Amino acid sequence: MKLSTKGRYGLRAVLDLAVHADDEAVALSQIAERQGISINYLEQLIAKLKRAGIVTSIRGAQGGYMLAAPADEISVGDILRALEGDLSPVDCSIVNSNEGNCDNADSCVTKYVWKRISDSINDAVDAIKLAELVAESKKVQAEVGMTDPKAKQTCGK
Amino acid sequence: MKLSTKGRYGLRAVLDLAVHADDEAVALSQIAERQGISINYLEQLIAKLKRAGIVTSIRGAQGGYMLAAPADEISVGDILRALEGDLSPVDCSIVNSNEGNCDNADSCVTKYVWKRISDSINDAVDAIKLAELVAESKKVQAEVGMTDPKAKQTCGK
DNA sequence: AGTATAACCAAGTAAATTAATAGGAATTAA
DNA sequence: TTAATTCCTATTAATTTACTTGGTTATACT
Repeated sequence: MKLSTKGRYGLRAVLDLAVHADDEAVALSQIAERQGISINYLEQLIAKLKRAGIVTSIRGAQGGYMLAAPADEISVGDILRALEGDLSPVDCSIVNSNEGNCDNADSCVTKYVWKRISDSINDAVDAIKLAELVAESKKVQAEVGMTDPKAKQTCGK
Repeated sequence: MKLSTKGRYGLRAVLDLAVHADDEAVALSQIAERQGISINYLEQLIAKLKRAGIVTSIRGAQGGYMLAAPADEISVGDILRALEGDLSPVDCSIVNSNEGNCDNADSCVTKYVWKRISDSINDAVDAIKLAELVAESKKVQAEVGMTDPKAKQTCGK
């Protein structure tokens, strides 16, 4: 029941992109370096984001990536689903088809459990817009900048 | 972001146990057969449930398993956490320690996302009591019993 | 007392998935 | 023309999952 590095790295990458975008395209190498993620791996993640229409790209020298929409129109849910696929705790095929269909009442009933988990996850991530994270990120950055190094710890937990 | 068969089979097994318990212990072999799960594998799952204090066992001939508490005092959350471990979308160690600590504001901010997902999952599963599922299961069973075979389909989706 | 039934335990294994790595082709600004 | 960059595909190492195997211990029943 864990997100893979796709979701973890990928969300950070999009956030980095959103924070550092000044209507110039941002090169993947910059994101990779700032976030400490292998550029080759990040390439695969951003490809998913592009396919999902979350980012656009400009090829060639001075090229890079940009958000395809304003940060307040992109939800964390959009991003995570693009990276991880469906966020349901079981495969749709299990819910829809008959891995122990109603011959087995218990299988049937547990499907409602999976549905409720799935809905709660999707509601949670759809409620968080990228813009919120950008604002929070800039705030944190500012705080760290103005206090002494030990202040970092307040953020950990 | 998927539950493993541990959670899926295990919840079904506990539900089966709850449905078929008439203050007699239920043998694992019966649960395994009814649910179509390998008994050897199920053994490993029920061991987790026992360690977590969700079921108790009686050894020897005529032995078996019983719920350790009334079904309305056991939540689906208790069961799934026993089987799957922590239901957070990332390892606690990532949230607590510094996989890119606040040197990297973005890592710092995404931790709040993981926390919100985690809370929503746990709230959802803790709100569902085993007793609810037992009632639902008995209802479904009754429905299937009294209608023709084709009625099964209403349950699938 | 003997036997069948059951829980309990530990180790091994095959398949799948994850998390990368590697190497190059296509595109474009300078 | 060159350097920077996206884009694409294939391979690989490590990890995790989903079992299987082969026992042992405990206990009711005869």
